[in-house]
Amino acid sequence: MDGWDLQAVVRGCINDAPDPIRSCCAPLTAVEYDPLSFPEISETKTVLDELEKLYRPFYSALHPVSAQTTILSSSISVPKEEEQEQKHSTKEPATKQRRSRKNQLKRVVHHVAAEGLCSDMWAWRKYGQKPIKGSPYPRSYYRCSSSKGCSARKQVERNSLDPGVFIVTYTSEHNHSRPTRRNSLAGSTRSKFPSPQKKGSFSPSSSKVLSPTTPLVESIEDECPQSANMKNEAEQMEQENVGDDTFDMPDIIFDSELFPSLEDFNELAEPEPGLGGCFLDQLLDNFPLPWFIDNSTTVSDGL
DNA sequence: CGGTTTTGACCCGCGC
DNA sequence: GCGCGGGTCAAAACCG
Repeated sequence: MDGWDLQAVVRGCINDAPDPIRSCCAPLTAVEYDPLSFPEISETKTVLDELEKLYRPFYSALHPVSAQTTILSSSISVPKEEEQEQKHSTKEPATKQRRSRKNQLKRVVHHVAAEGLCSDMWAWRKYGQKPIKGSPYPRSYYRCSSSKGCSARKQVERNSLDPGVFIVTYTSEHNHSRPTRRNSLAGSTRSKFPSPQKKGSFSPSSSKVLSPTTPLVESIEDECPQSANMKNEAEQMEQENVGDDTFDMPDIIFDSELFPSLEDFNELAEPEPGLGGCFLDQLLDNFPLPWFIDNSTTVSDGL
């Protein structure tokens, strides 16, 4: 899926984004492989109603925007000297190179809910966190970890006025293609579920000393831009009393490579005579639910 | 071992 | 010129 490109998102937001929702969904809607076409199918295929119900709980993770309108708005910071930035970054000495002046950088700002924090599909490595004056929430700084030379950066902070909304600022662009595996799941040993003893984990018993500026949610990291959906999963698990210490966020969750394609659904949506209401069974036979979670309890909960 | 996060220190632009 | 605040570095710790 080479269509997954932050640049596409950036350009979409900057150049032709009359519809902020649509533009921010670009990575998801522009690709050929679009699992979110399901609702369309279900409009005409009543047999798919149950399928839609099956999918609904996972729409947010797959497509937080269309699913729950979690991207409340999208604003654009006009790039002032984006081309200069590239020259700047390649010629300056290391000591100056690292100080990218904010006025010189192309910045694209997105306001997203927690569920949408993972939607860019890039691999990000956190390199800093700072308390921000006037905001009770710290700002986290991420750089692209897919490629050493990649200058793409991302800042995530919680909206002080609306803690449910995160302000994600993308700076600079990726100079490489999108990683094959999803960022939050690929190559990261810590972006998965934090262990209880790990500092900065979700554990309420964490002994971490909170600074005066530390919010109740200790940091953006706890909402985990790379695993916000994981936290939601965790909370859901907790509510359902199915979570335990052995829980390990399955790598296969929302793995687009395993997710059935639209073609697959079209094929299944036209069952041969006699199949009738067995569509769902056939679907599950063909795609035995690896694409969201290996836990039938959760599936039934979504129905 | 190679990846990550955490966090204090440092650097530097900007406003006064 | 100075101080503040934001952005980044880098060492340490963590994790599988």
